[in-house]
Amino acid sequence: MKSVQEKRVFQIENRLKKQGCSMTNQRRLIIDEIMRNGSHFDIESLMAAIRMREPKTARATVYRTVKILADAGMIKKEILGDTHSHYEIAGRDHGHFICTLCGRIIELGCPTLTGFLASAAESHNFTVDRHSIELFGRCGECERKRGMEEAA
Amino acid sequence: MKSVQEKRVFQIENRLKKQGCSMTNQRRLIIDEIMRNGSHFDIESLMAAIRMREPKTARATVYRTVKILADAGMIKKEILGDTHSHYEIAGRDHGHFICTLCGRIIELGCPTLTGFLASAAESHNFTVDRHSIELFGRCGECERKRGMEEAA
DNA sequence: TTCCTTGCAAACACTTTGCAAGGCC
DNA sequence: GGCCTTGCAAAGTGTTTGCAAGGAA
Repeated sequence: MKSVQEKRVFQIENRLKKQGCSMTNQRRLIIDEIMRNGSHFDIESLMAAIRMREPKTARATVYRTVKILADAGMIKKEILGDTHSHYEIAGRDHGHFICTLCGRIIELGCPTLTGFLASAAESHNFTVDRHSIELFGRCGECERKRGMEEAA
Repeated sequence: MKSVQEKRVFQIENRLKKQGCSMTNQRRLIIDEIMRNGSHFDIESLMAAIRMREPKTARATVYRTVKILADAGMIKKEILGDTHSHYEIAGRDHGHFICTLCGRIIELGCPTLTGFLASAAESHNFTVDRHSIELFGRCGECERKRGMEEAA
């Protein structure tokens, strides 16, 4: 019985093959590792996870593979204002909330977003192809912890 | 009679002095140049403008001064996903629309934004301190030009 | 005169590229 | 076997830092 993850990896491999990319061990490994770690990742942690399984994998290979996946539209570069790049598995439109205390990233899929995009585009007369919406602040849990610490 | 720009530069200088920063020629020059060029700028064009007036100004000085202004809250770093940093003169909350054809940056100050922020924060139970909202696409003018070119 | 600021060059962090060796099909 | 991919090291970018000399107060 195949897991959801295995199916996803398999699909991605097939799509890449159809585009004329050969499937090598490192590529399989990198794709598998990306799919394993939830929907968001950065190069640094991806590298670490990959080196764990295949220590002599070169940084360049990881960067190149990630670029191929991004060009093929399977992952998307995210702009989080950090010095290093973040990526996520491509999916529907959404924004992010990033907790500046615990680093957690929460997806905003709420319908308000769609409404906001439409009304902004209309009132300024432009066509929106792509967006990057990031809200920074404190998640409920961290906010609560902070309150407790201050009370103490 | 002083121009609006001169007044703004003067105010900023005063605020910096109160914070214990001495006002040097380069700092005055850099602040003046930032204020002159509309509300958005990046280091590269700022450098170019400054070198025009004071050719031996060091990159490091510009970076350092910009950092001071940002720490003092007078300008804000913007996250546009480009490789290099963008800044803008601090003001009220807003988002940006960036035309990917002509590079123009248009501010979104529309009330929908405020509504969106509030509803997103509420429905996900977090506190928003700061946001970065960027929409990428084509402005009305470029969209029209493109239509004409395709018709031809 | 005392401390802060500057210019320069070197260091940095992240990413990309050139090239010979190796692996896929 | 031919071509694509890899690893390595070197080059690139944008930014920051250490330090001696110069300038503000």
